[in-house]
Amino acid sequence: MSGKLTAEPTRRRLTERQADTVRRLTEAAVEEVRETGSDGLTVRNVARRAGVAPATAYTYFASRNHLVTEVFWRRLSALPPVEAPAEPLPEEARERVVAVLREITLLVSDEPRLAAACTAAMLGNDPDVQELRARIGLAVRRRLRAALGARADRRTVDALELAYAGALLQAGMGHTSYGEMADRLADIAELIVR
Amino acid sequence: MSGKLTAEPTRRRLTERQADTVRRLTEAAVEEVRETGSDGLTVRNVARRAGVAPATAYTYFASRNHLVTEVFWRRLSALPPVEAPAEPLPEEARERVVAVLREITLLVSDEPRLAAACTAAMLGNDPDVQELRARIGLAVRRRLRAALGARADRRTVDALELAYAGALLQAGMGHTSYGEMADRLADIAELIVR
DNA sequence: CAACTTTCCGGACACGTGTCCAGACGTTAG
DNA sequence: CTAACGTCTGGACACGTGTCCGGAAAGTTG
Repeated sequence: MSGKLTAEPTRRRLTERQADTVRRLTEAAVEEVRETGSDGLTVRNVARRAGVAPATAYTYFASRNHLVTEVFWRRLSALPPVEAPAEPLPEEARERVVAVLREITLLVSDEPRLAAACTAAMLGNDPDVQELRARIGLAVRRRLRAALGARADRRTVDALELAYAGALLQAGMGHTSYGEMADRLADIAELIVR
Repeated sequence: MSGKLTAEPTRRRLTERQADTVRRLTEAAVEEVRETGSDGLTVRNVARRAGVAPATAYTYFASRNHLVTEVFWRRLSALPPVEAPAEPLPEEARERVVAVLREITLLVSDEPRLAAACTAAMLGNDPDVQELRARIGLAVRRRLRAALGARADRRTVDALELAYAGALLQAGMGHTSYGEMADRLADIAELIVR
């Protein structure tokens, strides 16, 4: 558990141009999956759409999974911070938690196929995916904690995270739409946050 | 939604020998992942280990994901039926639900890598995976319903399923061990079943 | 036993991933 | 202007998946 960021030390800040390339790649991935389905989501396809050589795409993203996970991560970090009172009433806390869950559940819900791809991608083994996954988990936990304020004990947060992960998986499997899932999460949040 | 079993009608019962081949394949898959990790879990590797030609493996399993999902399915259907009173007391119901959740959570917990592979595999798009996935979902729901008896309303079962899916996903990601996950599920079940 | 049918084999195929590397390109410095 | 540097390119590579098909092998019939 000691050397997680072995590859990071040499990592320099990206040029304007490079950051732009990365952005174009993530956007191209979304477009690609929207137009041709998650099977068409090929690193080479995405690279072509972004006007970049495949090898270049691989210099910024270690794997297909990494690319897809990055899409999710970007959307998540684009969310405005959760603002909530530090000592909310129970109903306030519940309401805010439901809002947070709904928000992150619907992050990719406009493109169900993208959502499914994201869920699958986040299960990858690549170190980069793991890193991003940890970041995503942390961000989710932070948002939940912020919504709960003083009512954020460990078990409550754990339970909510679990429910969220379940929603992601079930919706990713296609059993249930993301909208429905958000509603179901609201039900469960009412049980957990009391 | 009309033609889901297009490929099924011609499906005959398997020969003794064929059933044996299928069993050997699933067992070989488990051994392979145990010995060489989930990356070594190749259809061709598994076929070789089972003493079968790759093409033959593909006649029984449509895809790698299908094969892995089948492993999970076999373990799940090997569980003894849930026996429980039809009208349990609340504590009885809760206790039994926890037992059911623990049981199915620990199905593949002895091989974490296998478990991760299963979770990922179940997200596949192949029709065969979808079929199996539906069957698995149904079996889980049935077991939960049996444990709950008369207390099995839709929302309760939905919530429990959601929590279970979450546990599977989080454990598959490696954040948490399967044992811990089972404990956390027990906590959540206490909130849901009242 | 011979003819026929069903299954299994094994090897080729198209396509995907992720790696590698020699060379083209633009930028910066001498 | 030219040399050196870092980046981008495009194409080859090894390996994986899943499909296909002709021929060997096994099982079923007459």
